[in-house]
Amino acid sequence: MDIAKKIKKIREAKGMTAKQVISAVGMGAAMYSRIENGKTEPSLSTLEKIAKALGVSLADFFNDDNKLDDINSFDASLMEKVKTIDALNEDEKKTVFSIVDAFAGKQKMKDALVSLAAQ
Amino acid sequence: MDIAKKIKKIREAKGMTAKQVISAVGMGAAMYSRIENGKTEPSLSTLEKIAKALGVSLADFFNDDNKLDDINSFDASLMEKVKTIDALNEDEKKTVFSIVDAFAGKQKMKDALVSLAAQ
DNA sequence: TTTTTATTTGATTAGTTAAGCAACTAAACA
DNA sequence: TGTTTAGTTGCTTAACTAATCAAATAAAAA
Repeated sequence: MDIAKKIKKIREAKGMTAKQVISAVGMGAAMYSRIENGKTEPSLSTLEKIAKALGVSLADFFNDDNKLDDINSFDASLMEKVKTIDALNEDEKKTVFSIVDAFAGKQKMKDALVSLAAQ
Repeated sequence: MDIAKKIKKIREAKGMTAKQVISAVGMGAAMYSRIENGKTEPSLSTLEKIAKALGVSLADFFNDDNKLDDINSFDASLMEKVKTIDALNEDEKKTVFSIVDAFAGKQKMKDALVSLAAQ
């Protein structure tokens, strides 16, 4: 997705009007309109101001949505747990995932317990 | 980290000389030097060319290193599991993490099983 | 519909990047 | 030391963004 559409998408997701961003940035409405419509290629310093006004990081304009969603949807403590899980050996991981799947309804809890008992 | 240092860092990590990047991009050595030394603010299209020459995405110039490393170090299947875990209710999450901690040696397995039995 | 507000477009001016060339510096090496 | 290669800096010209004002459209509200 090009940056113009990305900015507009983020702005609308935040429920802001172009005018609000413009006054927060302190730039002219003409310029902002051209940026959001891809009529001009904004400079990095202009993009930084817009990102700040939208309450996002500059990286958010360039990351593809899927990866971004992954990054932002998990809180820090969950990420720590993921690191811990990642450090387990393969058998332990399988057991953990077996229990997770059981909770998620993808698998019988009994099977998960059989796996746990085998440890 | 500002973009100038980031570009240089990535280039050196890839073991490329400035000259190699320059010829891959097709830009003048003077301009590239000014960019890597923060003497000028490159346009997005120039940055795109440099990213392509370095074999990275434009986002890599803006992403926070630590966060990126985290995301890239986990394989896709683990990320899927994380999503599944994230979707569990709080009690189920606690139980899963309890077992994970037990495996990781941070907690007695017995306590983890007590937690599991309570579900 | 009329009025108001929000957004887009045009045109001008100023400031800055980009390209190209030349000259200079730094570093590696014979 | 002298030489080559890589990288930096100064300069000029061209192209483009940014700011500003004005005018045209679109959208929303009365």
